[in-house]
Amino acid sequence: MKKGERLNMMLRFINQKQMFTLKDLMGKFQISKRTALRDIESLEEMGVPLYAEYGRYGGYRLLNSMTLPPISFTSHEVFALYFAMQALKSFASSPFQVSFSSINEKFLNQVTPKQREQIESLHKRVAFFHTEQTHKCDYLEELLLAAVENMGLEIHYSTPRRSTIRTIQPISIYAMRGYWYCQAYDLDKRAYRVFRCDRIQSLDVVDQEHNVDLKDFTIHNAHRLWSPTKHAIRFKCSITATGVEKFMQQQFPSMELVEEDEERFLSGTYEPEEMDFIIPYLASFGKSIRIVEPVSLKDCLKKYYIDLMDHL
Amino acid sequence: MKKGERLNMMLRFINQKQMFTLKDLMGKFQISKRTALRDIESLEEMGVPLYAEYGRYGGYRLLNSMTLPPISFTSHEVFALYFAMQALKSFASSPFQVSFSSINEKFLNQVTPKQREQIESLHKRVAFFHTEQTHKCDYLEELLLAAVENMGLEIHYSTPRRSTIRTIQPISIYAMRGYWYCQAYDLDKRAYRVFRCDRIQSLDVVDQEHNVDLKDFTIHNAHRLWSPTKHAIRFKCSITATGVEKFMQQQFPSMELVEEDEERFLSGTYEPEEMDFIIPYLASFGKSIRIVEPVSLKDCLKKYYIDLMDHL
DNA sequence: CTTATGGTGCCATTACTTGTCACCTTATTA
DNA sequence: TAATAAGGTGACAAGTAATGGCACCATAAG
Repeated sequence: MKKGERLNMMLRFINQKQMFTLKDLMGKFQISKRTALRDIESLEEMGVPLYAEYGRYGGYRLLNSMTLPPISFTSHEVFALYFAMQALKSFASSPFQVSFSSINEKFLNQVTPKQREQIESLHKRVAFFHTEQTHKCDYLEELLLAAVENMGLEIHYSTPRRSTIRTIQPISIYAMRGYWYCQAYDLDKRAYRVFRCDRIQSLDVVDQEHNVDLKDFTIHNAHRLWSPTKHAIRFKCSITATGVEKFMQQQFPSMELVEEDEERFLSGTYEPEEMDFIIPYLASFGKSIRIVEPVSLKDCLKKYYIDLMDHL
Repeated sequence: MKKGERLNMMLRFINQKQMFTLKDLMGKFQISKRTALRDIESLEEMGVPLYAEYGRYGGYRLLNSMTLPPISFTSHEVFALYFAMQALKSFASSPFQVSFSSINEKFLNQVTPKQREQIESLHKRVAFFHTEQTHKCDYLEELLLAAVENMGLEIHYSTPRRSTIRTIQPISIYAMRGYWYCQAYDLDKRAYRVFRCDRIQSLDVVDQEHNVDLKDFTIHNAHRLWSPTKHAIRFKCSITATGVEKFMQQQFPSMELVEEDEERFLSGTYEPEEMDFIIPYLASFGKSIRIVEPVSLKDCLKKYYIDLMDHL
């Protein structure tokens, strides 16, 4: 076996093990101790961050997390990755933020001046705009970790109205319309809730005693946990094609499109305290929506319009 | 020089040249013809897509576009890239779409089963949502190419109102709130215009005769080309902190925030035909905005509210 | 003090890489 | 049709890099 190929396999091996000894390498690759040492030297030259522990029960540790075998990209692929990265980079916060600068450096080191020019030229001609994030989120990585590891957290949560301490178990985090949200199970209220990440003032891991097993719930199905309270109000609106298009662009799990007698309706439920949110949302549909029921919602919307007219 | 290192340099060399002969390699790297041939064999084994042309004036061509020297990523970096890619992948159309599947394959080939599991687990716990694209765009790549190459295009452009043939010279394309837009110079109207890419029904390259040099205009400064027509109307609204936050999330080049006497205003111009757009936009601010001038705009907004109330 | 681990220097052996040379194939053009 | 310039193959000798074995050192745990 050629040395290069062996080093590549070694990289994978080290990746999986995280921790290994010279003996492991000697056995796995059928090489002498001397060669194993030389191979490790080569890997270190290639930039693999290894740390050696001396003495009995010693061995090697892979630092920083794993290093993968090199991947070769075509320049089209580099363009695509570069722009994907740029698109996310413009987020004020993201759990992957830290990696982007090192990736960028790697790309720019490998790319020829000509390609660099091409990238810059493309940079002037394409962009992915998204709703700007006006609030920074400090705990995205911790929330994500808690979601993956099924950990409980105690958070200090401040809305403009009030400030509370909650014990939650995160299920997922997601970015949407300029904000980061955290789907979680509220261990005190014993119910599914969504939190805005920028409103989390502080965060502590709590011991696992009271944790619930949420491994089966993911970002895609967690809203199944959500059940309207007994105060929830059902609503139904007829909706035009333009309205459907608008709804498709920003959906909510508590609402759905239904078709009855070749007419389309937007139907769902809302909690009384969500009024301040649902009224502007429905108003944003303009004439492309018409409230069928409840009449109270109609009245609220009317009041909203009158209020706005008074404000003019 | 070691073989590995030489192959790496060769990759860069081939990258720049796109086309080369054995003689080139022999000269550049001071190797014999036989070695050059053996190196090419190695490169081909590594997956570099080379094509040989026989006979006089023959040589090697690099297919597919260029291949870069392999880049080694940490798994954190792969996670970051993977999610960046996922975020863009969910666009119905993008000029980089084609590359994503090949990149995905490359990642999944290199990643260990354990890491794959981690990626999948992360996949269930993080997402970047953005306004869904409800319309497909067929000519993004062509438009981008035209923008980069300063080419003129004849497009068949259909709005719900009318269908026209335009001769344009694209400056940039960008995705925003669920739509792709194309900044361009309209060669017939001799003015800067923005087109919605999904409304472009067909597209043809026109000969370069009448082209304008737009190389200095980029996605970031093209709106300088935009000048209000003589029919444009100036407006000014006082705006609250909430309103500022909303405006920051979706800005328009024709509007700006100004501060006067410690009070903030949203100021700008609009064309009479943009009324249908600006009224719902201002309405979406709710009470966080108050029209100062013109009175006509105030009246229109009032009429809009009355109209909506009638529609209830 | 023993044991298990990493680490270094040296050298003979083995495996790979290279250059040379003769000769073949393919396409262009005088 | 012959000359030419490009890629392509096989064989072999010479050179270079990689390997294994060995003696021996350093460090830490028990």
